[in-house]
Amino acid sequence: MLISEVAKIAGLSKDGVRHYEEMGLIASTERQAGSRVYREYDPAVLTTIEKVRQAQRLGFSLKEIGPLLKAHGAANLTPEQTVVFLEERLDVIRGKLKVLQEVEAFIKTKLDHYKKEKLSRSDKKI
Amino acid sequence: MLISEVAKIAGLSKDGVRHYEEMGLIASTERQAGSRVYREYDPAVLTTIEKVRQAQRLGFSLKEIGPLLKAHGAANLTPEQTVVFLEERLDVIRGKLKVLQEVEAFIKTKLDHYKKEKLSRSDKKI
DNA sequence: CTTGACTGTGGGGTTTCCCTACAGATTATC
DNA sequence: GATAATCTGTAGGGAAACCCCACAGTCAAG
Repeated sequence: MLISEVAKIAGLSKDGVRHYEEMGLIASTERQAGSRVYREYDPAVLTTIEKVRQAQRLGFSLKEIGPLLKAHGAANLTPEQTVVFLEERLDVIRGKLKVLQEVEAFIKTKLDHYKKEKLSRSDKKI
Repeated sequence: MLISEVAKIAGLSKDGVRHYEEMGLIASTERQAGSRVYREYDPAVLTTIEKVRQAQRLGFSLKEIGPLLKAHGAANLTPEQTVVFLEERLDVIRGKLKVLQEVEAFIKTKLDHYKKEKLSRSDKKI
């Protein structure tokens, strides 16, 4: 399949697909098209891209995901390593959650304040 | 005060301080030093930087913060506008929270799975 | 055979800084 | 007073994960 098809199905832009390829996450073969060369992708890249997306949601950067994909293919993680690895991810995610929750609380407080302000003297500028 | 002092107190790098200045968030005056010109900062920039940090935590980009700082100084937001504005921020933050919470749940599930795996057959590779 | 949709490369932009290198200025030490 | 250590400046490249534009060849349909 050509790049547009991959992009459409994977929900990426063509630039995104090329970017993933540059990052070594997916591969393509060359297809001669006159003086031009088109990229031909195996449909399997779609599931690879899915894995990449999942890993991104877990807080990994594309750079980190490359080795991860290879490790997965090589099936060389013990359950112990997997647990450690997931726990690290959980820490990252929980750290982010904490910050956001604090910000949420902060905004709610401000909001209450301004809602009162608005009721009591709706003409004043802040 | 010179740039290093600002950087140290504000918890920014010198590059960061210069960056904030380029973005128009803070200002400095020139101080001749032989053939060189040093940046002289008013201590007030420290509180400005604090405001910037706060706004960043609320999800604003530095680019958005510039006008915001000016608006604040000019005191030209009505309580109604402030409320709308805070509610928008709250939406942004809550959207991020939601995603992270889903990821957290996902990892927890995986983790449980692998912990069981580990107990039942601790020798197998994954 | 022309038109439109597709492909490629190349280069610039975004965001929030970090890092390196080179060079003048200032301060402290001997 | 010379020298060394520490400071300052600018310039330019890099990171992350793409987006966007332009220019140009390719291919399928009408």
